[in-house]
Amino acid sequence: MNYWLAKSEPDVYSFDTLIEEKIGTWDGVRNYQARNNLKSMKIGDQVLFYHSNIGLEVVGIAEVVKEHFQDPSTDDDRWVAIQLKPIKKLNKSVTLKTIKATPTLGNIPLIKHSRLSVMPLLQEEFEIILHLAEEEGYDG
DNA sequence: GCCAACGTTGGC
DNA sequence: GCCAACGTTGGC
Repeated sequence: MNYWLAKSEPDVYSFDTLIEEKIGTWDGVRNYQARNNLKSMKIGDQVLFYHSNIGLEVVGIAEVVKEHFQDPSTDDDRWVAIQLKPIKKLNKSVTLKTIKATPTLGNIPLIKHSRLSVMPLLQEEFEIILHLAEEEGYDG
């Protein structure tokens, strides 16, 4: 099982939208590094859902339900999409500020590579972020 | 709204 | 193949 963090601008596609749709298609990635990360995702991998631009916080947990396939938003076969389902909405979202202030999270790409939209997380980083949030919230 | 970071493009 | 110009992302 692998762990990831994926960014979305909430006024384009928010975690609440994913909850409404039950299954969401994660497409539109136009960056090779992010694309390679999408290709590495396996069914059952856990994905933290981060809101960029507005909110600047991790708001929920999603799970990969479909591995990479041709991105439906383009005919260009360089790009792929995956599908996610919501697992849990965090009761207390974890802000970028908090992440930056947590020394054990200092190496996650969110901080140094702020433009990367899909990035891998170590299991302990994933768990630390969940620990910073509280339990409860959306329950599949 | 601005600007820094950084990826991509295109001329040479 | 290099590098300047340009476009986009995303934090502030």
